[in-house]
Amino acid sequence: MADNQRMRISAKADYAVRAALELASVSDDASLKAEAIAAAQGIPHKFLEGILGDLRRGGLVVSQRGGKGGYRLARPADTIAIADVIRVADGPLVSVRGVRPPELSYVGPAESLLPLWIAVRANVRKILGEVTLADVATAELPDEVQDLAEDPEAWTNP
Amino acid sequence: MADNQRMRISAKADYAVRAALELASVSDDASLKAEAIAAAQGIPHKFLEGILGDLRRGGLVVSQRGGKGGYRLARPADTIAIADVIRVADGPLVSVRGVRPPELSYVGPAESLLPLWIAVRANVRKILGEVTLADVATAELPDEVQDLAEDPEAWTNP
DNA sequence: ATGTTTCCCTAGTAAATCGATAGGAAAACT
DNA sequence: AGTTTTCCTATCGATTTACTAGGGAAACAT
Repeated sequence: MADNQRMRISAKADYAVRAALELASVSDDASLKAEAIAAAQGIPHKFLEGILGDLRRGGLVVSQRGGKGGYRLARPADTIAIADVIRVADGPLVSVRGVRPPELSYVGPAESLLPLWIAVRANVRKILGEVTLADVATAELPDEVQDLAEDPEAWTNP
Repeated sequence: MADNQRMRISAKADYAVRAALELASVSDDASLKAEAIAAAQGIPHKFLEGILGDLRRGGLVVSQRGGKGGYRLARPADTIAIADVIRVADGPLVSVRGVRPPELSYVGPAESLLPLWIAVRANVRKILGEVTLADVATAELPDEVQDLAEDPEAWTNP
């Protein structure tokens, strides 16, 4: 026991963000074909098609069919947060036992668990909600995020 | 699509923390039976037994069989972090696509994703690693966590 | 000793989720 | 027409999740 992983970013969310970053890295009116994104990021092509469909239905990208078709971002890359992409591809950022924190109810000594989960969620949101596709694509993360990532202890395993 | 949840606390992790909190709420040398914890927190009894076994193998609780048996914490409640309990019951706190962040490799405009995941992980660790069973059981969360949880916006859904 | 209580261990299981793949229909362009 | 590319539905095997079942092994009481 104790070898699976909680609080994980799924392959789907990871792929979605990477696809969006490819789109963010080309000039504004240009578009990329699914196949090109798949090749650039090493993502299974048909799987990626489904993900791009989610992003389109979520209003983050627009698509065009045919010979010079493809996908492009629906808004400027500096107005799309990483959290937006993850939520559209994969649902709520944080949940406990399948439900979002505000729906939980705890009794006895566990009563303060709810504010704790809320705090964790707020903290995750704070990062993923303020970092945009443009930030990551240009490798210019906000200072506070940079600082967190530069702490060597953050890279050690447990 | 887009209705499952990423970065979720599993039922098992949630139950494990709640069970540990029940143990934290009784006097130091007293012990609780699995059945009593199950009843107090509304956790399926046999399922909880397995979880308590994990906590024991992880060195967080000690057990005693027989008539006046039960479980108690192996260390004082203010020396056990919530992160300890989750990791013992459920494995690493944060992972991306099944692997821990330092093992990932990204190319092109996705290169800065790695420091971003690291920053998220560091942030989650910071909270769950500093809040102890004693803090939650006595409803006295550290100030910074309290502050995060008090922001009304933290309670709104997306 | 005997019986009761409680933890401990292994196995199983139904349902959901994950990470894909397959096959083709519907647009857009040449 | 013919080509390209998106779009849609369906399926799939493997794993994980959240449990349940059944009994063995200590500890204690009588």
